[in-house]
Amino acid sequence: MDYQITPRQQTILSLLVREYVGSAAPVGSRTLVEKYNLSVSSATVRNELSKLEDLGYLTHPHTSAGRVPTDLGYRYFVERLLHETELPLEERRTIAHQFQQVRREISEWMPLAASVLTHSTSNAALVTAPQSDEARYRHLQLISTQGPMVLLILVMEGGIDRQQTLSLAEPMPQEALSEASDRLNQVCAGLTADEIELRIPTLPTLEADVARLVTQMLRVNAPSYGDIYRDGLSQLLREPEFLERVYAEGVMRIIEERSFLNTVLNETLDPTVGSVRVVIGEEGRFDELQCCTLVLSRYGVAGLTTGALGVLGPTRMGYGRVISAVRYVTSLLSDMVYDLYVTESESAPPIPGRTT
Amino acid sequence: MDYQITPRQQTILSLLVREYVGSAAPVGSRTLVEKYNLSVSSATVRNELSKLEDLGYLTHPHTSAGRVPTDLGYRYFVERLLHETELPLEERRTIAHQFQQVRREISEWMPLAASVLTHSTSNAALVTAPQSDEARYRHLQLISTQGPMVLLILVMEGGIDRQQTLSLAEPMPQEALSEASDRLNQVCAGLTADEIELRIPTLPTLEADVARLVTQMLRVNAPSYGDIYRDGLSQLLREPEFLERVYAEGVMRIIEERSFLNTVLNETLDPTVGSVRVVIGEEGRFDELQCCTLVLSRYGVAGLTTGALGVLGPTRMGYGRVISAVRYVTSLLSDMVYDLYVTESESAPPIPGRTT
DNA sequence: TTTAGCACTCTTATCGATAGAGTGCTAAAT
DNA sequence: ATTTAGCACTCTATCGATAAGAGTGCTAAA
Repeated sequence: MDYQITPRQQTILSLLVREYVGSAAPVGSRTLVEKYNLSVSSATVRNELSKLEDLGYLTHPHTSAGRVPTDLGYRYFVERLLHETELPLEERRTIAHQFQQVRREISEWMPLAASVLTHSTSNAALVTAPQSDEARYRHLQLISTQGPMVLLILVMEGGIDRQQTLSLAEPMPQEALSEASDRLNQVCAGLTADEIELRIPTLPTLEADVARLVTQMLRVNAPSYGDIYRDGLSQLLREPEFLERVYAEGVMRIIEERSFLNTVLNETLDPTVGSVRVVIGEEGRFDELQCCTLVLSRYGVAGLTTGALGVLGPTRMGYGRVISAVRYVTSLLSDMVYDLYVTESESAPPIPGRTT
Repeated sequence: MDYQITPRQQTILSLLVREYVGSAAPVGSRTLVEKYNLSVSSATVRNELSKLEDLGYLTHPHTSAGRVPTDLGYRYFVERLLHETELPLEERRTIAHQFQQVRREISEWMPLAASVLTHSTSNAALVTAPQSDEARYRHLQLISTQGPMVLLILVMEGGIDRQQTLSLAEPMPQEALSEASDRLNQVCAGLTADEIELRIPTLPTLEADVARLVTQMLRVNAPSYGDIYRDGLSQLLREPEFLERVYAEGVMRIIEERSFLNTVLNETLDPTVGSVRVVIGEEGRFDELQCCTLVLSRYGVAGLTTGALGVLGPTRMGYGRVISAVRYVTSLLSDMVYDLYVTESESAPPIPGRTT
């Protein structure tokens, strides 16, 4: 395919994308020549633009308007013309510092990551909590809360926990609950949902019921991303593409419906940690992504605990910056997951008794 | 104040608000006379409109446009002209049925309530989880998760629970953790944050650290509404007032920043359960609420466990429907809280051993 | 007190003309 | 063979003027 594009066409496509990202208005041949001091005339550029349009990388809003990149054009730009960059050192330092502050507070990772991504890219950000890939049972605790209501805390391999309230036929004292959970822990340690299901018939009534619930909870873990942390929606609305009512609504729906986000994440997220995936416009068949690009990445420790993070913005986004921001935050979060889940469980450094 | 308004002016104001809510366009005297078969001429209505404007209940976008209610106008409408209505029986049944389905699943109450409110009012909805008013310690459990990381589950009076991860100096076996939490439970049962703080010096190291954290967690509970469930944002954007970029952004910011929502809830929410509060436009001094109305209410059992719910929409909203929807969902949720937290802890009805 | 009538104001839509941007083509230049 | 200058052509956006319409506010009569 791509051998059809000459180096000069590449330059022109690249400049055009950059220009359009900045101006949000169709770009003409003269603008290109003047702003970037090209050593060719505007007529030449026009010819090249025309060819690029034939190849499907550009479009025309109307006869006498400048060119606008198509989804394919952006794709080519991202894949071939975007030389890898990094965020400025200064910015990386600031970000790293912020994460250092919340190193031990997993629950603050996601909002921080979302906030950092938003501010650094001026787009919306999405971050999920890290979750165990394996969904293996590790430990369970039943806690009496109110009358017959019991809080079930399930801790899985990888340190992820889930909870759910259940309601018993009649109240049980905490001691009885503790005993029951101890028995269940002995039987089920290290098993997956399926394996637990097999043991259920061998358990006494209460525990069988609980085990059934646990099975469900383990199952739920696999394909769902639970809480999705969001930030920067209001920022997004400032982009000119969202003056169009339809687009604005679309974006909101994306961000509002977690079921949709789950689907997108499951279908497009690379299982490899750290590889950034760019979903441009309607390429993937998600209508709601009409004029948007989603830059996604998985963070964490492969095979143990991973989460997803991404930036959502108009296709006309600053790909270089967005991708490097996503990449950087991914690496930071991955390191943190590693530190907390891998290093510290092997040998704990002698830190004086701290709680937070 | 209000004795200045004649019955006829009331009728006219009332009709005008209804008309404007429906049409979203300034309402003129003739429209009013024709659409509602008034037995007076348009000139009379004009005079009345003029007086209503002098009194501050209406405005003029420009000289030759119809009238639009001011915030004060809406306020009068809501306070005096809106006769209490209920949602249609059919709709109430549907809603009640939906709630019946998730009766025992507290975690599903909030999303359902938000969804119901959105669909029934075509506006955005906000719902917080029910939270204990007292923030009294009841029970605590420490669960080892990964290496030195420990999950702390705090159950408070009223059945509310909170959790947090903490990181110990070095790993401890689950048995040791259980023992420690048992000791802490014996010492602290029934105490408030302040009271626990007093006992801290008397505790062994680990427990003192944990107790310190528990104190914090109890504190946090009081003024914050934790997770706020939202729904219907994309619906909202369809309203014509949000064509104005500024307004759309404002609404998004309201909904995005939970800190802002917390402030609003704390400052304006009535402590009484079930009384509906209507915050119209810039009345309360929240700039972000520019052209919006927030219909708020507290649900739950007063003094034990309560939460907040509300509907957010343009000031030009269908107050009758919104208020009755809020009222109805409030009553349903309150009943459910009562059933689950009060009734069932006294005498558990003999239901065959169910878990969900 | 109500109402008919009318002048007045302000908005909105429409039309035409114009300026500007940008293309696409052709023919000359390199 | 490629590049470029030049020019005709197309389409949009903008401006001004005009006209239509909506709605008011006032006055004078009922």
